[in-house]
Parts: sequence; C-alpha cells; structure tokens
Amino acid sequence: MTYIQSSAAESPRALRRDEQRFVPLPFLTSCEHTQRRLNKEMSIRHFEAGETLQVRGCCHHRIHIILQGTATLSTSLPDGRTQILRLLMPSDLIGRLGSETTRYDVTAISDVMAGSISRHEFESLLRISPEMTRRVLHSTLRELDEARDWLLLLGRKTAIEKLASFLLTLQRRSQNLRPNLVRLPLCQFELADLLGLTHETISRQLANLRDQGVIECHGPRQIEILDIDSLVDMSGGEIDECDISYVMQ
Amino acid sequence: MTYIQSSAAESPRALRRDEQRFVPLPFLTSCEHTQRRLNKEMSIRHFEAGETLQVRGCCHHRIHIILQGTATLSTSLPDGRTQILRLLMPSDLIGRLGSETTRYDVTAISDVMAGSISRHEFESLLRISPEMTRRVLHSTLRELDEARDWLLLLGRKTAIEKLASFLLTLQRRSQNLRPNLVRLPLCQFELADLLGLTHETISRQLANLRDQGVIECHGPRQIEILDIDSLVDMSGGEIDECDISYVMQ
DNA sequence: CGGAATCTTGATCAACTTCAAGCGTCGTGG
DNA sequence: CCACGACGCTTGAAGTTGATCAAGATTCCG
Repeated sequence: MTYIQSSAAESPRALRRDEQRFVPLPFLTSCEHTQRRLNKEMSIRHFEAGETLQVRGCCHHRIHIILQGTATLSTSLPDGRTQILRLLMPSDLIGRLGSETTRYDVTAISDVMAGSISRHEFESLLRISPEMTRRVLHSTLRELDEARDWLLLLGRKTAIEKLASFLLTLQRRSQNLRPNLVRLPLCQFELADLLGLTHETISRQLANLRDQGVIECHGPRQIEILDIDSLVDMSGGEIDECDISYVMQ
Repeated sequence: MTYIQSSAAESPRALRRDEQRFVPLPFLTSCEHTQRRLNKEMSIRHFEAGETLQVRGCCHHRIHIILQGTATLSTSLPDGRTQILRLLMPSDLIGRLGSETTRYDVTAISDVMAGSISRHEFESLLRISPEMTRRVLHSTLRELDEARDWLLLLGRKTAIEKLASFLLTLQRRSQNLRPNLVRLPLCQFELADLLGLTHETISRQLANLRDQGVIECHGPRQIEILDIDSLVDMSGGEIDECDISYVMQ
C-alpha cells in the first residue's frame, strides 16, 4: 500500500489530528509511472455527514476513492421507498467506470475524505496499466459476490435473520480491541433501508435480541454481542466468508 | 464477434440443425494471438436441462461460457429456501475468476451449450491481453448494476411490482417478431425463487394481471402483454435501462 | 393410461407494515 | 440557562400482504 500526503491547507473536518497526515491510496501498482501519475492527478476532497456525493442518473466526470469515513450507495422508487445497496468504506470507488452517467445515489453518513480524480484520467490509467485493471476487476468481482449474498438476504431471510446476519457481518469486519463490541455505522432508519424493513421492525427486533440476552446495547449505536452462537443460529445460515485466494495478481 | 465451429462429433442435443454450426464466442479480442489461443483451448460441452453445471463451495478448474441456452445462478439457505440470483444467457461466464472455489450453484434450465476452458488458461489469457481484461471488467460492471437493480426489487417491491418488473425486463430483452409476446424461461417455482416469493403468489398475481386484461396467457409459458403502459405503472417505477456508452474499449 | 410435475384456487395464519402516540437526546436560539 | 423543536427510538394496536396448508385441475410424457 502506498500513501499520499494530505496537505494541511485542505482542512479536514472532524478527522482526528493523527489521522490527517497520511492516507492509504488503493489501486496503486508496482509501476512507478502509473503511480506518479495517479498521485499527481488525485486531489483530496472532504464531505460532511449527510452530504450527497453522487446523484443517480447524472452525468459524472470524476471518480472518488473513499479514504476515510462511510457512505451509502442507494437507489429508490418514485414513491420514496429506498434501498441501500452497500456501505462504502475506505478503498471503495464511487462513480461508474465505462459510463457517462451514474446509476445510484451516494450519501456520506459520516464525515468522508475521498481522493478525487477525473474519470477520463482514471480510465486512461486503466488503459495504460493492466495490473491496475486487474485490481479493479478483482475488487469488482468481490463487490458482485457481496451484492449476490445480499440478494439472498433480501429475498429469503426473515427480519430477525436479516438483522442477525448484518450484526455478524459488522462483527467480522470490525477489528476492534473487543471484537464483540460493534458500532452501528447507521441509524435505524438507514438500517431499515439496508435490510429491506421498516425502522419499527428494526427497533422491535433489536429489543427482541436484547430481551433474549443475545446482545446488550451500550448507547443507541454501540452493541455488544453476548452470545455469538445464538446470533449465528438466528442468522438462518451464514454465507461463509469465502477465502478467495488472490490468483489474479 | 468471432465464431468458432462446433464439430459434428460433439453431437449437440436438442439444438436445431441450423443453429449447430457456428457459435458466437465472446470476449475475443482484436489480437490474433490471444484469439488463436482461446480458440485452441476452448472445447464445446453440452448440458441437458436440469443438469448441474456448478455447485457452490467446490473447487473449480474450468470456466464455462454459455453459447446457447439458459441456466440459473442461485444460492440457498441450509433449510432449503433458495434465491435465484441471475439468469445466465449466451455470452455469460460461469465460474469465479480469481478464486479456487465457487460461491454459487449453476443449473441448466434448458439444454445448454457452453465453451469450456481451464480457469488457469483463461486467467493467463487475461494476464496477456489487457483488452480482454477490460472486456471482462466491463461485463462484470454490468452484472453488478443488474444485481443492484435486483436488490431494489427484492428489498422494496411488492409481489405484483416484482412480477410486472420481470415481465418488462423479459419483454425488453426479447427480440421477437411480436415484441409483446414473451416466453417465460422458467416455471413458476423458479420464478418464485427469482422474485423472492412463493409459487402460489406467482400464480395468483399472474391470474390478477390476466383478470385485469394486462396480459393474456397462451399456454403456461407464453405470455402476451396486452397493455404495456399498465404493466409499467404496476411495476412501481422501472429503472431505465441506462444507455451505458462503452467508453472503455 | 397412469403418474409426476406443474399450476390453480381457497382458507387460514403469521410476519411485517402502517398508523399513532409518547419518550429521550441533542443542538440552537432566546 | 432553559425552552423548544428536530430527530431518532420505542411501543401499542390494527391492518395487509404474502406465506402456509390443503385440495384439485391440468399438462406433460413415458
């Protein structure tokens, strides 16, 4: 992983002092030339929580790479029902390679720092660097797997199974000191839009888990998993994180 | 598009005589060398309707490219609930690039003819040919868009909206002489697994559409769309086929 | 013709939504 | 510093959708 220096002039908001200086920059290749060009062309942008990074159906000219913070990728029906398609985390790409127009909405749900680069620039880098193309292909394939796992969750799981599955995903993903202490990156409204439920159902099922002693809530967003085995049972069968060996490098 | 000749010795089953001779072979590049090697390494295989092409969680060594026929990509929970993730049609890849193990099941729902090539061979072709890699990336991005559109359908649409949306997708995709005559590639059980419903609900909602005069059924699998505007209204807002301009060639 | 698979229809039921009201917390402005 | 409103969360009651269970009808094929 290579790093880019974030200049002090760009005044990151709500980012801790010691996090400001160096930012991991993904998709960099071993090729010096490509790397220099990516460094040169990419600028750092900051977005506040709640800010819109992308609106679907719009012409877009810049690709963003999340460096810090979380955003949602979402879409909705004309009557307002919305579905969150994915949480975007550091190293995720925002924008649609190969298309003039975006297809989904992107909204920051925490303060977000992102690398910004012109889409044409990024695409011409891909044309130059087969290695970078392979890396992007690779991460796209992983996103596709994730989306497909989510299809099973949305199409076939019950409310409690959806919630249990999601908590387990969070737990797996978090590299906390206390691995069973999970911080919800979303409020219950957003959680509902992610799991295809209503916020009332989310609240009730969380209470349900709490009453059964499976979780304990420390504040509205801090959840401690007390009984992970029960949670696994209630998730209706987890799709194991497949150990994808990275043959494609 | 380049073509490969299907040798008579391989005796395709249930494929019409005039379809047997030449098969479109996708992902071919303008590079002569790559093309020759792909031609050389790929063999033709036939699968009968109902046959399993891939089981999830298994080690896999061969990539298949569907040349004719339809298969389903699916996954299921331990208790048997299953979700069909996508219909696989000609030019779709079967297998997971970059991973030793498969993640989903693939089942033929009609007789299928597929090109078969060793995964390592295919991956080393990708390493050689940046153009081919870009094409695969491109089609993966499109699959990702499709999967995400399906997330909205499964998470937020009602039964009738799901069915209407699917019929419209079929209609859009079919290049029939009579564009409003749609052939269902699936039985109602499979349709249920695709739309996240039960087969009884499918049957009832089809009857519903029939009673309202929106569709007319000619046999169990032939559906004529009588009132496409109503169908669009009932679909709860279609995601427009975005006109992705192929900037990435 | 017989049997399996598929489709249809009805009755009942459960899960989840909808609607409604109330509570706690936080931030802002008087 | 307190009051107020916005927002997020909780809980209850009622309503709907779609699932489940069950029984037939139809089609398909050997």
